[in-house]
Amino acid sequence: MKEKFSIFTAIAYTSAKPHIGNTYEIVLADSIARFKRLLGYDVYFQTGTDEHGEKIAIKAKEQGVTCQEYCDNISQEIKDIWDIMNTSYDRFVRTTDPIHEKVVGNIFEKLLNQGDIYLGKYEGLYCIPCESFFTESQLVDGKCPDCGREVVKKSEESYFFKMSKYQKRLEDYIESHPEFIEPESRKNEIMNNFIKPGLLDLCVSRTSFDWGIKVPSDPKHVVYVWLDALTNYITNIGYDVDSTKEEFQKYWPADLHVIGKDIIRFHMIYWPIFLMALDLPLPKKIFAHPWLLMNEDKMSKSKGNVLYADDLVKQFGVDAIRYYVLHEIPYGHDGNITNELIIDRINSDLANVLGNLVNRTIAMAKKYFDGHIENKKETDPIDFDFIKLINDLKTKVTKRMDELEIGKALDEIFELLRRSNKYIDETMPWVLAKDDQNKNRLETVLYHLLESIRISAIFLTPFLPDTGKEIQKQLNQLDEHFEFQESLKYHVFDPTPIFLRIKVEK
RNA sequence: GGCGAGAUAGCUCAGCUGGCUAGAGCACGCGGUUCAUACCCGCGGAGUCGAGGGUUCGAAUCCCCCUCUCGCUACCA
Repeated sequence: MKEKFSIFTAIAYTSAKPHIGNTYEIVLADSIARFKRLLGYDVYFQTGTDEHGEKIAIKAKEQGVTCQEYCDNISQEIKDIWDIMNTSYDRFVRTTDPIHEKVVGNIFEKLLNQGDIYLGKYEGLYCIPCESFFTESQLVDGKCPDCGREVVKKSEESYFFKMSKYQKRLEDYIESHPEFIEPESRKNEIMNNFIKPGLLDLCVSRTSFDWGIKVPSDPKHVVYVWLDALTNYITNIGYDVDSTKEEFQKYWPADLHVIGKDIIRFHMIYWPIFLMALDLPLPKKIFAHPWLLMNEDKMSKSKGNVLYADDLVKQFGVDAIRYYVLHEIPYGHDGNITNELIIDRINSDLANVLGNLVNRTIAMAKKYFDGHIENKKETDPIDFDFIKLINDLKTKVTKRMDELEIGKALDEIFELLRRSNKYIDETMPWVLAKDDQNKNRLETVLYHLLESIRISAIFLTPFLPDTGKEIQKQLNQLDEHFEFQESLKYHVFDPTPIFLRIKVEK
């Protein structure tokens, strides 16, 4: 039986169209999901949208539509972008899905009945005109950060979750599972800032707005954000408080949660504790990825420095953008994006190294052998090192993927591509072609190159799905072995450039 | 303020538990080549490895201190 691998992105909040930075997460998760499928895992890959809350209600009102209509629109827009990015999720969930709403209600009641949730009072500093609560630290000069007016103490009836009850268990769990949170620095932040000083109980209901899931036993309350949002990971795959479906048993716990570094607190504290309260296993790993900065600056609408995935794809193509974000955002810290940097990567990596290699190799196969290439096995010592590199690719890429070093996994493939270009210079096929006595040697060299490209294309597929397929098509070779094959028969046709260089006007 | 991360070639970064002349990619310069998308291959660069002190036969790598940058510091998500 296939080993399972379940991967979940955070669900995107439907407050606005996601920019390329927000879109990075789904592409990142997609490359991991596709890679695991390539290795033969039974993969489940889930994403979706988070749709409740006061902010949504306000936006919907501004647009003069119902909350549901508003969410339908944005959720669809998000889904469209995920599709434009060619991401291979198995399920797109929404917190407004009836099954989710029902199970969240059940979870709330269960936690209430077992005493983990209690009715209390939320006390905070309130700005009356803005109708918002703020914490001490959010205030600007002791006044409302939005409008600058005085705030008053106000309390509101709310349900709370007893975080403190599970604090020790969570702390022990994190200490004894060093692989649980990556990168480690994020773990330190949460441990030192929140868990060790002592957890505050979490407010899990609101009465000040009603766009949310009603608490079944007390419908003037709606379930507040995180108990609603985080549970998406289990409600849609068949968890309920008194029964679970086969799909849930198969795919839970998650092997990997891919989330932004901004919401690690919720995934590292609240989510594990909710699961403990429900007596469910915790996800095996939570990866808090960094951000994509626009010219070293955080993207925001108000700054006007926002890049959107769909615009970029129109301009550069989906695989170029996938390559850019996957390659340029390192594991531990923010990456940077500008048009110039994208063009730079397309030209030097995709067009020069990859595209040109494919093009020149196929062109030679066509020119010297009318496209028919077999392994004549007229080898030279110079070949061994090259073939070894081809056969090492799987191990190297797998290691990098296991480390969640996606950019470095791509580098491993490009190292082989560069080596292949070098191999051409070392063997000089155009010289061999001048003498018929070298015919078998020439064909052997081209065979080696075709094998290198074939295997590179296979490993490129998780990251650049269309490109991987296009190369396979041009090679006219669908063999799927990860290692160098001794006796494939190639019959290639005229090559077509896969990435064109982009000329920059200055 | 507290906690955490970082400061290495023009740019983006590798350099785990200290050890041959500090590396890669890009950019730049020179040379080679022509199968190929003016591509590819080779060679090169005066980098005080943020500053200072210490440990050691030996430190970018360990310790101390300083400077600077960034992240987190609870109910917006």
